[in-house]
Amino acid sequence: MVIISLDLQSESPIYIQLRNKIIEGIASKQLRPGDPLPSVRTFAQDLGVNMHTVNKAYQLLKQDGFIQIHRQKGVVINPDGMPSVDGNYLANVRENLRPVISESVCRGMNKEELMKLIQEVYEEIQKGGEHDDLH
Amino acid sequence: MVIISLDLQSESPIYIQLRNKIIEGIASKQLRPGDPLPSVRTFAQDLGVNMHTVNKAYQLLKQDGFIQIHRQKGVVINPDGMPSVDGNYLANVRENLRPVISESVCRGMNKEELMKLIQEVYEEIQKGGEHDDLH
DNA sequence: TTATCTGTTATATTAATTATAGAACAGTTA
DNA sequence: TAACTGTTCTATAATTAATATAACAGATAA
Repeated sequence: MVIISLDLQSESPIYIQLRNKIIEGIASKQLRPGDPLPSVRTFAQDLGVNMHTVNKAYQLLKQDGFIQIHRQKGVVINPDGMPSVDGNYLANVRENLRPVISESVCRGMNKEELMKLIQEVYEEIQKGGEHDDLH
Repeated sequence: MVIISLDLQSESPIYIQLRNKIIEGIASKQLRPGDPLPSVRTFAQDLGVNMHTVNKAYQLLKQDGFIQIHRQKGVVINPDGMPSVDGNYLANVRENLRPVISESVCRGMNKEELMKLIQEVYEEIQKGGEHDDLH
């Protein structure tokens, strides 16, 4: 299993953090299509949070096609592959990036510095999966 | 003045939207250092929101050094220049970018496509300031 | 069959956040 | 004096986030 640490003092809700951590796990290939995820109850206990908080994160991931939920097999990373980059997603991510990029422009970052930053984070994410498989 | 439109149905709070719009205005050079901003009361009336909501956005911008607030001159874009890219900000923006980039990786974007997207948004922001000055 | 696990749903409560409202204060400006 | 400025205080309503408890339906293992 992937070790997931939550920041209970963070401004972003626990169920959002959990959703993001799982997505980061997939991006870094620590989690691969078909891999099982813990049940809502055991995961909640492991993380020290409520069952419904985990369920909320699972519902988001299911809704976007990142996971499948079967009453029999439990929860798995979608074996049929990940959701694609459609127009809806693109418009969304643009809106999210706009204020972030705007602020870095205000603070004096030029295009090259911004690109370098993005590239660093990009490689940092991939690097996270270069350890021994933990699942 | 810069025309600002708020989405009252958005998931992100009004005062955050307003903060971001002003930052986007600075990034696109529609707002320049020294430019005045409306008083909390008149801005609130123009936007159709409460005075305290505008004040909250102003406090955030002041706290980060984007604006200055004088009891005499009112509110102005910081004439002494914008805040810089310090370690604190860098660590912060990295944390914000991490889940966004992770999801695009999951969805099959490669580094080049991601870079192109960033570049497009970057130029879209600059393009916003290429109209006649509205202030 | 019984017991135990699974996801799911429903209801309830608590705490925190968001947005609004009205009032007042201190200072500046016309 | 009158009208404006930012700021602060108190209060309220609505929404969101997190927890808690219970129950249901289905699958699984003893």
